[in-house]
Amino acid sequence: MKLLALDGNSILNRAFYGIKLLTTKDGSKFTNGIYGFLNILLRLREEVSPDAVAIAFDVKAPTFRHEMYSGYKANRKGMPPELAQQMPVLKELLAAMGYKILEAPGWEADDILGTLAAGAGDGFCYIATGDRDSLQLVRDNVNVLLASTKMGRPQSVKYDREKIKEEYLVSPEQMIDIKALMGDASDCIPGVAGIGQKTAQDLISRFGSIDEIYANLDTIDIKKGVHDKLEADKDMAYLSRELGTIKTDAPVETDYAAYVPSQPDAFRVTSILAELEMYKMIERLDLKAPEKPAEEKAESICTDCYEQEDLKLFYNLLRKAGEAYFTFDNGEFLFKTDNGAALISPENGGYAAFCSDFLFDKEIKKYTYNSKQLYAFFYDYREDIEVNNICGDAMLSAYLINPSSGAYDLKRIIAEYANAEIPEENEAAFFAAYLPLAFDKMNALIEEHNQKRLLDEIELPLARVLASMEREGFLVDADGIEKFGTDLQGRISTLVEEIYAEVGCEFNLNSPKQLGEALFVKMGLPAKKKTKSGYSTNAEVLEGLAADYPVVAKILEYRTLAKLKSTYCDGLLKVIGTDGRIHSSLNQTETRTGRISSTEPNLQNIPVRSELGREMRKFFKAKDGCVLIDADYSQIELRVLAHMANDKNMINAFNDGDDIHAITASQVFNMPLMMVTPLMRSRAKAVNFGIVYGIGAFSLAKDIGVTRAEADSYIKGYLEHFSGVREYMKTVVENAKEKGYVETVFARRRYLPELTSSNAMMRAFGERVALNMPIQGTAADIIKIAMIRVYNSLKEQCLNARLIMQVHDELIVEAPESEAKIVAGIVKKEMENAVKMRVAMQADVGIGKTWYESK
DNA sequence: GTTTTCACG
DNA sequence: ACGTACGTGAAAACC
Repeated sequence: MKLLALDGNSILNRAFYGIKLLTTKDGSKFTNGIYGFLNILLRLREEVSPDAVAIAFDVKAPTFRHEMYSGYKANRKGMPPELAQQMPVLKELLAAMGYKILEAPGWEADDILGTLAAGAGDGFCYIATGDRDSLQLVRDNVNVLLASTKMGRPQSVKYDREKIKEEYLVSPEQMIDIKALMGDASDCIPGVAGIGQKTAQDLISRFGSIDEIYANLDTIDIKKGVHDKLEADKDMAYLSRELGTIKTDAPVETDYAAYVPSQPDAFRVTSILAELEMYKMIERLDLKAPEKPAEEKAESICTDCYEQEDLKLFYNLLRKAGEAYFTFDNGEFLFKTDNGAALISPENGGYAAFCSDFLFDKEIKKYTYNSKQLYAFFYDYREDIEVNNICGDAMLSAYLINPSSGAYDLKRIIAEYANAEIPEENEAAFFAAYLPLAFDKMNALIEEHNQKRLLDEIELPLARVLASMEREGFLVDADGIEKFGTDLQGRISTLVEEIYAEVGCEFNLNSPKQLGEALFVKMGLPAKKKTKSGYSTNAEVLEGLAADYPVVAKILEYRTLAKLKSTYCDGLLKVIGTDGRIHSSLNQTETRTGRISSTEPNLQNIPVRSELGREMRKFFKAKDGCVLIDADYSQIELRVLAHMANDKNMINAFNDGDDIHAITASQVFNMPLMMVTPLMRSRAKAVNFGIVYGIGAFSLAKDIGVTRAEADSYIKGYLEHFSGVREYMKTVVENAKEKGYVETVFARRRYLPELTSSNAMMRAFGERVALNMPIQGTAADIIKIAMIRVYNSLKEQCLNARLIMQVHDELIVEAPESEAKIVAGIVKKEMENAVKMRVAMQADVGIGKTWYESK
């Protein structure tokens, strides 16, 4: 009989530390240890195919087990609370899965495993643990599987007699003697002072055991130093052997038949895992589902094709119902019906007419998933088909409920909110069938969070705007980019030659590893910072060296040019559409603050700060007869802060003048505005940024190149004058700790499980996020409102101008020259009036043929 | 797939 | 004693 025996504590530990902290979406439960444990367990089960499984856990003994050396394990650090709270849940889960949990008060999991191993008889025992101690248990019929989690993936290494011989040069029985000599700090096993692994291994492999060594201490061939150390610590060696020997007489059943897993309690397992939000895991465990309401509907899911008349009938049915739940993919609708689902595809006769009737209908409430796709499809399919009255989008709802979840595929949303198991076949039809249930759950949460208006007035209408922007795209001058790239390549080639000559060898300049070697080893430059895998060669480090070493300045220039060439020239050329325009994707559910993000390509990070980089913007242009209108908010985040903090001083500062940084400087440095020097202004500007990011004196000091003490005094001075901000910062963090989340003025929410971490650095991070998210997020809300209003205004006034891009605080519109003036006015007005705050919003507008000119 | 670097607000 | 500002995405190297 094959037994798989796990050291529960040790495996849970490995799992916990091998995977980054994970929590449920409300931040109330940590889950990474359990998740990793299950991963390892599943992996082991696959590798070993055991007949029986036993999982042992430590139980704290009321008294110390080794009275003669009471320091033993006393100094072992307790588990962090993040891990400790996962322990009881894990045990309950494992029991529900049908596994036997072994605990014996006063006995370590080690000893229980030792006992089980000793009882193998003619069976076979696999010990799974993360602890090398157990290697001493290996026998002909006992193997140890050393389990760990690397990069979030479970892995295990099998140790049998041969493997141990190969790695330690001794038999498993002799492992104890090695440990007796070398000791183990983590287990408080003293060993012989001054003898480490190498010496211990050598001694035991040559002489067999500590008994042999001490019996012949004076005659065996060892160095004098080693001899003396052994002699001095003889007692310790024997004590250590005793401490290090795993017991084999724990009071547990050794008949493996007792550990054959019982039938899992599928309902309990499913409900525990659902509470932990491990929906994938439920599938992987492949449980016999106890109740599957989906099953009944499976038979009745209708995928018949409809003819023209049927479609009309179906449309009338929807009209009568007043609402429709459907998914949409590449032209195919799947509607929820009383029987299950109905498929309607472009194959159907009368499809176009149905789409036009149904989508245009302003009475039917439409609930779907990924409405941006729907809008986009019908822009392309038939321009005359208008999509109206989208009242729900499962993707957007799920995002508002928790923007940190990271993935919003329908499968996950249904699993999470409809609490349903979806069979593999006919998956999409089930999604449609479960949409109403998922929406019910999500709507309740959205109501509870006061996010109804955020959803209805911002996110839902924004989807249409984004679809339109994606379709419009941004016209670029491909030939211009090509030529710019060629010019860059010329300069790059020259630079590379010069750099190789000065370094004295050729290597891959793009490899930070090789560059670090070349600079800091070969040339012997002073290394400042290190990364995980070597020397840091980032711009900050290189800039520090550039003044003294001309070659470093060239490397910096190379970096700049190479980036422009690869990311911007080559990268952009690859994604120009057949219409000569770049259609980037604008993602609405990506960021944790509520901003939108841009991918394939990212048009939100086109260079602007350096003159050379800014050249790129000359290739982004308006089509013939058109101009670009570029409007950006002035200091939107600081204005939002002034409003949210209700800081009278800051509100006045904004209302008094337009140079907020100078005004800040005059406040921080306590002098009249006239006396503020450019240096003071730039420092005050950095302080303003710092405040928005959740300030720290160290980073501020690094940023502006002053001492920490100085930076500290700036912050103090700032908070003294802007006492409203100080009060606000204090209450935001307090509230966040109490509620577990922060929110924007428009109730966009972000959970902050980091705030409960026992790790001080993580907590500090949580606090900075608590300070930053409401500000960045409110600014994001505001520009979203502005986008919707600009889009609608242009439409209402039947203008041919089109919104084509957003860069966080900036909107770009492409407009016929004849409309330029009026559109510029509209954009400015809509941006400035998007919200009413205690501080007025200000937008600056520019007009030009290219992005370069218009900004 | 992860790490490092660097572009933007 | 340690590492340090918020939010993104892409390219290239490296494993």
